Amino acid sequence: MSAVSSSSLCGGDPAMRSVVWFRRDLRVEDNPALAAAARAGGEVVPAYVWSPEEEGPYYPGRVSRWWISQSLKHLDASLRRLGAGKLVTRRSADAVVALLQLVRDTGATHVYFNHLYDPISLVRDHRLKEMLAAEGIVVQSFNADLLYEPWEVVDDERQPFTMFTAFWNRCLSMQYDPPAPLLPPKKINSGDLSMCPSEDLIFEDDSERGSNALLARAWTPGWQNADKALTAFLNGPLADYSVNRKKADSASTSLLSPHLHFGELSVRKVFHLVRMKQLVWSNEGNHAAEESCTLFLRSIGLREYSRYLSFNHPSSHERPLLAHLRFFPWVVNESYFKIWRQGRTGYPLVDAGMRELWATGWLHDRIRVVVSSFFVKVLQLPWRWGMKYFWDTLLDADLESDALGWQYITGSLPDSRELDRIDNPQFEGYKFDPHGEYVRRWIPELVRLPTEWIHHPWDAPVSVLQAAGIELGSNYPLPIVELDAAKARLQEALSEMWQLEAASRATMNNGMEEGLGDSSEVPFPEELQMEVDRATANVVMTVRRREDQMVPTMTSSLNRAETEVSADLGNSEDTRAQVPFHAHFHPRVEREDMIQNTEGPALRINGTHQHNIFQQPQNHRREALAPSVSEASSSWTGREGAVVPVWSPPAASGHSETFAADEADVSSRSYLDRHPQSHRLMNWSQLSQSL
DNA sequence: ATTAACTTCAC
DNA sequence: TGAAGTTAA
Repeated sequence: MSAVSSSSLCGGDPAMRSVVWFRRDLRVEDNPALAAAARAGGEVVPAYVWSPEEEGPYYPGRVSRWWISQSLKHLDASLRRLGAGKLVTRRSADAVVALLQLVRDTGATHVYFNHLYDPISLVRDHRLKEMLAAEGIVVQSFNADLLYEPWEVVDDERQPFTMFTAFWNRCLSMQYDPPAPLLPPKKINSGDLSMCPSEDLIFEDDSERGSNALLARAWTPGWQNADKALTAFLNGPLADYSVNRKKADSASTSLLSPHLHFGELSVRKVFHLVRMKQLVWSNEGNHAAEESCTLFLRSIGLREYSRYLSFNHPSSHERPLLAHLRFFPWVVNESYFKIWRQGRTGYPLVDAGMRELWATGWLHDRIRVVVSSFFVKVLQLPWRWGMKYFWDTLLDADLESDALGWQYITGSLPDSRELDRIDNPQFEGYKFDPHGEYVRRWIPELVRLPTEWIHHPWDAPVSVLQAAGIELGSNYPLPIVELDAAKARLQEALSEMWQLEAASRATMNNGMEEGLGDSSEVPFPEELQMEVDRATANVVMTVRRREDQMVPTMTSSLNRAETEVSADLGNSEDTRAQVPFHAHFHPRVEREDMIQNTEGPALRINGTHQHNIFQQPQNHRREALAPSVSEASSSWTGREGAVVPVWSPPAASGHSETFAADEADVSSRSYLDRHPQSHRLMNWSQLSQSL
């Protein structure tokens, strides 16, 4: 793109021109940045920068990329309808560089965008503000993603909450309501953008096209479609949410999460509409429906909390927040990992979930808990591997939400479930899938097994298995790990973890700066990494035949069964009315969304480098940035444009010491003092150490 | 009415 | 596991 200066390139020379930088706020309605630009008058240049290399290992997976591409088309059409020129798109390995260039190209004097709270965005956006300010450009950023900004929600000591329930209760009882949703601007004038260079963005390669075409049958990205989905949910499934949400293939999930992830839907709109429904139902005395609203809003609350955690603890996607978990000796076993991905663990509910995830990019919330809990507690694989796999495959992959979910499952949050409690997939199976319909849908080889045995085929009499055409260990696996063995290994691992933790604390008390080794730094398996050609800033789709991933089913030794299965998956399409959508990837479709990573260290997110990024001194303390709550209620709109979420150095924050992730010299002791419910674990460990 | 036993569900 | 809510006595 030419560096020729600007106004000439992009037409006229208006008094004022603004760039609106779209990211994960791909909507026209209730978009404060867009509204502010439109309100300011002058010309508005809507822009999108595709810079996935910035995400390091979290390069968006195939389904995520497909969603973005569709959503951008929709956004572009909407903007044009409002009178704007095209959505200007740029491709770069560095969004800040691309944006500076765009500002120069257009001669813009103002830049508007909405806040993001993932660690990379926090740093990048701060840098952007500084660089633009240095060039005399006015930058304003807004909250478009949350009910309340993370720094607004604090406890009585004005410290961030460390437990979800308390956090959410506070959100629900704030002095002021979340801002009411904004209407779309009536008119956007972009001036003449015909000469403003835009780059074609490539979100899929040839091999992905077939699978993506199937996605389009089940999902329609785009903010107006998101809005329709919301309306449909409010008028239908929401009322029964409290009853139905427990079923594995429940028809009453909202299916809004991918829309929310890309900001096609404003949570504030969702919140207000659900609240209104709730009032109506409450007045009618419909308690079940009222409760449904409470529960659904809670899941919105969890999404809020994930941003809250990420803002307050930017390493939460890669390091356990509770320090002792860093010493957990994970089982580094790629073959277990592969078996889990393929859905061949021998536990039907787990396998069904993994195959659904693979085939559709979707998984019911409950089943996410089942498969991730199995991953962490039975297989004891490093949780970040599982999280990365979710990132690569889920349609609603969301770094903040997934980090919260996996840390919760791993027992590394103050309010986590205990790590040493293994959930039994068999019991969960009868709970979430009492008739085995879900299992039979996704594991064709078990279709003929009676419900009595469907969740524990290993206990079934030989005659029953024979009648069902099942030969355990042959066409359906025996359990990969027995639960008793898992429990035993888990106890050993925990005891080892506490010993290491104690040793590390002793080392640090002796004046050493660093503690002992950190098991949270287990690298991703190579096949989960990607290859980025930095020179061209294009991701090179290294074609790797990942046969283990192509068919969500049998071992390769069983070709006969494999054929049956693919036929079955195809046929079942019209019989799956209850399943939220009907996308089936043909099992033979070849895909290589996993790409190998040989990129240099600059963008790599590993423990140390990441740490350095955040250790860079930043002048702004959260206290300095965050207005007081009372202030906020009175002058919200006037001030919001001035506030940027800037990660505050942990040392400056008195509270951070409860979370080891933020400071090198912090042990889990302080956390344990603060969170009495963990003392049980602590006492147990002391006991085991004294043996 | 008050307590104890029993069930449910966790972010 | 244990807090909260529910039922039974």
